[in-house]
Amino acid sequence: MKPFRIGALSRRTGVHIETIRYYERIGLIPEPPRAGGRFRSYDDGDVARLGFIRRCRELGFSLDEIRDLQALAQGGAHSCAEAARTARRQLAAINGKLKDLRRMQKTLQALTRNCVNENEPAPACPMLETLMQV
Amino acid sequence: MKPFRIGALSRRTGVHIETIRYYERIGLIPEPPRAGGRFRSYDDGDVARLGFIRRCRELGFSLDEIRDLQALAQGGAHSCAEAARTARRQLAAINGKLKDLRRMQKTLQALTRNCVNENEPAPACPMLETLMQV
DNA sequence: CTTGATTCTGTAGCGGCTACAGATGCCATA
DNA sequence: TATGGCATCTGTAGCCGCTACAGAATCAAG
Repeated sequence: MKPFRIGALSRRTGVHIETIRYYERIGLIPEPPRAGGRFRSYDDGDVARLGFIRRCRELGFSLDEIRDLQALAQGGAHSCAEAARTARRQLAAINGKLKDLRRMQKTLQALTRNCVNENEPAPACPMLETLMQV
Repeated sequence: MKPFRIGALSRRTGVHIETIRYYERIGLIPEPPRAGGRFRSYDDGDVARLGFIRRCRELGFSLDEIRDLQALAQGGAHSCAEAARTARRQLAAINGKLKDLRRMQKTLQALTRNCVNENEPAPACPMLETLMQV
């Protein structure tokens, strides 16, 4: 496989060009060699690395956590236990957010239920009334 | 009721002092008069205003949306319909986030299920394996 | 020869705070 | 009277994870 440029890497991974450069800047991906001293030059390994990052992002991991997961994947000992711990922490965070969002959803549903779509001015709007009460 | 200072307003509303000043800076709450030309001076109206903002924030509205909702609550005509529209938009956004989070939750659960808490190095970690696959 | 595509570097902006630094003033205690 | 502590003040910079420019260089196609 021939090496390719940042645009191709972006197309292959679905990660924006600017984001790829950003990841490089913060040291999440290595600085690639430059073709002709000018263009960043990538290969399949970079596609894999970036895909790993993208999948982790889709699971909600922070870039710092992904840095750790990458290191674990490179594989010192005890990697699996630590990775699993990170994942369970993330799962707990997600469960917390789900709880919050479900509460918001419930409240908003209740607020809009009373609010039929009439052109009432504010004093007659049940939702705004409720929000204004202490 | 006597007017009070920012610390008291913060205690009464549960909104941090710096956040109150931030809201003032971006024009979400009005500039209060200064007691002795020095200290911001608030009253019950400010408690109500800030409470409104806090409740809206807890429902996930952006500060810009809250600006709109405040204006609607001051009450021109058609306020109720517009407020309800804003709320339903917000509800839709929340439903979208819930969907995303549930997907993350499911995936993470699946990933960690296979990952018993053993001290396996990375090549034997089912979670990292999966994340590394294309 | 122009146009458009792609890449480059560098910097600034987003939202919604949060965390300082450094000054000022006031009250209570020693 | 000196001192310490508290609350407040202004202003600025930082957080995260991008995103959006500006302005230059290079190349291929028409």
